[in-house]
Amino acid sequence: MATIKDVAKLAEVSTATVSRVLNENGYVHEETKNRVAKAIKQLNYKPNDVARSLFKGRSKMIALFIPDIMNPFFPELARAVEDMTKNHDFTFILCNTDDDIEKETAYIDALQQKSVDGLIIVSSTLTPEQLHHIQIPVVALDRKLNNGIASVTVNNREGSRQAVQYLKSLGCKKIAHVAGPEHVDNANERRRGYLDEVQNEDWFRLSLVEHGEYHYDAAKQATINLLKRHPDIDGLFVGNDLMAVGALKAAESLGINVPSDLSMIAFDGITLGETTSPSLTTMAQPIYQIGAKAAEMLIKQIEEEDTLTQSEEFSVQLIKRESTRRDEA
Amino acid sequence: MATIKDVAKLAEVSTATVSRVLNENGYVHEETKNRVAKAIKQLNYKPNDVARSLFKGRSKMIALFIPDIMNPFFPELARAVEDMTKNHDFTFILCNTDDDIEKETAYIDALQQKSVDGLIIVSSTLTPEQLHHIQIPVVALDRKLNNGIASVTVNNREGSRQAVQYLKSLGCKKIAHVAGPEHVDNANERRRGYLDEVQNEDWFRLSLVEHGEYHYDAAKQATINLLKRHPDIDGLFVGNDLMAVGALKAAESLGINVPSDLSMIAFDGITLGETTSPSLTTMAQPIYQIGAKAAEMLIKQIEEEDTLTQSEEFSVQLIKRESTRRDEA
DNA sequence: CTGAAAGCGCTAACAA
DNA sequence: TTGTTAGCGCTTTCAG
Repeated sequence: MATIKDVAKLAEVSTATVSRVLNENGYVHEETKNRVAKAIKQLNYKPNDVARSLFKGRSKMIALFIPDIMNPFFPELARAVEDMTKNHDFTFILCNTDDDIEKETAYIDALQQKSVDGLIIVSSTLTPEQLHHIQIPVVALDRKLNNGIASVTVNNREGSRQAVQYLKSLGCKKIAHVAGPEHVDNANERRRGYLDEVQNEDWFRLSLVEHGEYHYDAAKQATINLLKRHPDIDGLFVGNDLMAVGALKAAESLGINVPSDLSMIAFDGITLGETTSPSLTTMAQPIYQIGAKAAEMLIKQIEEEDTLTQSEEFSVQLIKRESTRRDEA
Repeated sequence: MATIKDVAKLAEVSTATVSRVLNENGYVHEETKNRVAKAIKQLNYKPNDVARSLFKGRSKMIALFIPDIMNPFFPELARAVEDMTKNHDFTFILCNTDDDIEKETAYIDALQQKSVDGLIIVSSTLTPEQLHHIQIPVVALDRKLNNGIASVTVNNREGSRQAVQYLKSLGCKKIAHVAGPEHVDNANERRRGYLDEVQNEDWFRLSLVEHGEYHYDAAKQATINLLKRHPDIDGLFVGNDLMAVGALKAAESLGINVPSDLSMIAFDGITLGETTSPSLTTMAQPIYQIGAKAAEMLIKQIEEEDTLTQSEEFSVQLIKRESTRRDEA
């Protein structure tokens, strides 16, 4: 690996001059600039980013924390963040945390030791105390973080209301809910949205809610419980698409036809939802946009050292597919 | 951020001594060691990895190149690699390349400038020339890389033969194949395995093979073409699970029942295959093991500077599920 | 057993 | 317009 010294020697200038043409700052004579450029090309010189980072205290790296790389929602999100970071010449680091606070803390330390410039975090477990240890810009994504930390989320509660309303508009008379984990704020918001719409119905019982942990297996089991307990359920709002795949399987295993016996609507709008049979009606998040927005906000914080804590909330959108009865419209 | 100097000052020793206790090398008196340890704790000192990297020329980082983060096979693989790298105190960097040679080259440069210690690469596009630019250890995963580069793969051809044999054993009389992209070696191996088994059958035609690009949409379309062209197909070997989801959808759209009209077997063994209706019979790769093995091999190369080019080939295993007729056994 | 000092490769004052 | 130099934080000879 050629160093800046080699280039300087070959071009017969000082390393400072090479640095100047590299970074396009300071004055440098056109002619010498050419000489340096030629030397760089000739040696195929690439600046050492580590040395640069050491000096600057910054690394041009950004990390994204996700709780579960196996839930397709997060790869889609990661994709968006990665694209955006690349556009701004940052290197992207993906960290899978399993929502495990120890893994999160370990990552936070390791990354800060590497002078990573900023963090985009999807987490429900990080405590204010842990967050206090973070000395670099942070943006919360998908789930809010307690403190005054910038965040990008969607209108989970309102979106869920709309989901249930749609089920009602289809004529559903008894609507159940498979909820996400209780420690995840967006899961609670979605549950609350469901409750907003149903708690005053005379058919409503608390036993119409089961928790499915945002996992396929748990959701399948939860749905089976629900459908056995209340065989007359004709509408189901599932907390996310991944769980809905399990719910679909559950209904099938009980001989319940979706959508003719049971209309099902979910949340997220991941690609997977188009591929199931029946395909999933869902409240779609603008996944790519929220990921991109979070990256943008973070980069702005990094580059402008502008710590104003803005928060963005996007809207979800109903996508009608095959898991719900046709509406009359 | 406290530096080693701060620690040295507080402990009333030189930075060299602090470094010694940090790295547990060289002799250092028990008593001074304690003094230093106390100072470290007191200041909550964490060594700066960038400075360390600059000195050592290594960063304790490993990158994984994958072509498509949206194909669930790769997150599963990434998960394995990540776990293993973490066990060895490396930081994991995931790079999504879209099988785009320019993105790959850009990543290779960027990562080497950051003194990344090694690369695990899933790629079908990297040329020997590009590979020549890589100055650090590399392990090829899932797909071989032309040169004498270590690799971890599975027995694609033999596994595919077994898949087709299984279809035959079920009584299938006309077996088609939805193949992966032509530029991907494992897709070709799988196609070859299929051909090994069918090319001497009197019913065989080349038109029983369609390409599905390892994508849901393309595979769905390919399957529709196939089934329209040859309505008497009663067995289908699909190049991977993701495509099989599309194939399932295609069959459904034509009113063809799987498995009673058509037995379908796929390849990969991703979790998604358990969740479809019907669930997928498939030749399962030991995904976690191959990812872990690749990481292990890479780390060994890095730490022992042991460039011997070994290659590992794992075996796939038939998992019988619902997309194939019950066998008599 | 411990410290002084050089140097990893680069950038940014400060001089010239 | 260019060069000299100090220093980012750490590790490692080399002396002592």
